Amino acid sequence: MAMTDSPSSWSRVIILVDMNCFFAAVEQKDNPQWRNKPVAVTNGVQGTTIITSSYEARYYGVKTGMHLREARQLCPELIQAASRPHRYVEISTAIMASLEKVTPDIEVYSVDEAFLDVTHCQSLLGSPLTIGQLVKTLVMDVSGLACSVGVSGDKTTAKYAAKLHKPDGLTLIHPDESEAVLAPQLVTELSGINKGTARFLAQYGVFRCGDMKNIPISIPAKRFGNLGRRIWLMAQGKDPAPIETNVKPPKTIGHGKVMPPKTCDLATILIYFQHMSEKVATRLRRHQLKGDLFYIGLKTKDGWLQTRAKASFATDDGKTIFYLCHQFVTQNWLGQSVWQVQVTALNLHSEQQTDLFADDSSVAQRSQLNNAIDEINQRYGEFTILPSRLLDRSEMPNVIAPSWKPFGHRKTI
DNA sequence: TCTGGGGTCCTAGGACCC
DNA sequence: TCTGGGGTCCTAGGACCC
Repeated sequence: MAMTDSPSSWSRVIILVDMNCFFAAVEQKDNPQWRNKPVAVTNGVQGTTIITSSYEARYYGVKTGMHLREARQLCPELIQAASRPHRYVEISTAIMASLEKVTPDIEVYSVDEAFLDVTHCQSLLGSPLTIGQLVKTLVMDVSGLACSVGVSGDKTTAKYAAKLHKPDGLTLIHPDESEAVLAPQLVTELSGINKGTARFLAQYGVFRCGDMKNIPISIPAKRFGNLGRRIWLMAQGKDPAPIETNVKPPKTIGHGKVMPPKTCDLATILIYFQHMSEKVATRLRRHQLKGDLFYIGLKTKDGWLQTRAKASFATDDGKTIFYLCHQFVTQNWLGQSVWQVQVTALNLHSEQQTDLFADDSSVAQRSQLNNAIDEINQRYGEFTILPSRLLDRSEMPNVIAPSWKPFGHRKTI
């Protein structure tokens, strides 16, 4: 652990907390017989792609995005664990709540990552190093899990620091040293710069972070707008992005699902669309939002068939959304085999705005029923009550994944 | 045996309006 | 005949994140 910690306080202290192999670590914690063994988490019991794996499995070369079959060739004793999203959310919530005791200036970045701005905690809690150690202790106490912590003067450098020592690391980069530490690194080492951006920067001779200062900020700014300005500063250890404390309402709500191989059956396709419609509708209601524009897509061998369907009024009702899907399928699908379906609500309004228009009595009735269903589902789990068409499909897994391989393109919106 | 599931932000181009 | 602005909304798609 390389650490620098000066006695004088830093002008800005940003911490990134990153849980190590989060889903796999939870499974090992809850199933003690799996500890110190290679574990791979998949999307339900039928899942064949690895969502994440334990360090023991990674030792054999098992990676996120890999097929289970391929992984077993590398590691025959690999243990498959079916994902349990609710459990991960539960532990994540407990961790985030404990971090909130350190500072209210916390940004929950994903299910297993959080940024903390502890600039103003230094006189109360101690040096950046001390606060970093405190964070690790808190996370361990509340979850029994190890995390990696990066501490620096901005979000990007803190995130870079956190990945230097895994698992269970604590890495400090003093803000005064950020620029020098990042300078020899490839720009793609930074979160927010990937191949596309790197390709653009390479045209101007920028390959490593230290090259960035040789071009004017106007070059990335002209190409990428505000993001371009941020990238220019990021590479020099001066990421200006603030910790976003407020949880913003979602701008889109969507669900998609890969189909069984070579699905050509209309009934099956409709079942999937209905399932996606109900999931979207349920989440709209949970957020007290309604949508009047829906992306509906269907991926075939030849590419995407897609549309943006307008509902005649803003809705959070699964049947209404499914009706749009049904129309789309009958008008556009010609019988090709289907790989994937997608339904996304695009144009979201809060209910207060839309209730003015919901004076139709059948709409109001349905809305009451939906609220009742929501209550039951929240208490006993998703889809306890659901449309009859879905009954024999209710075991469809749904999972949130912390990371995935960035190949194969997915079309949304 | 090529297939997992959610998002955000940004740009360019066209339609439309005054 | 030619030249002509400025604004908004919508759509399609690229790039990135976990």
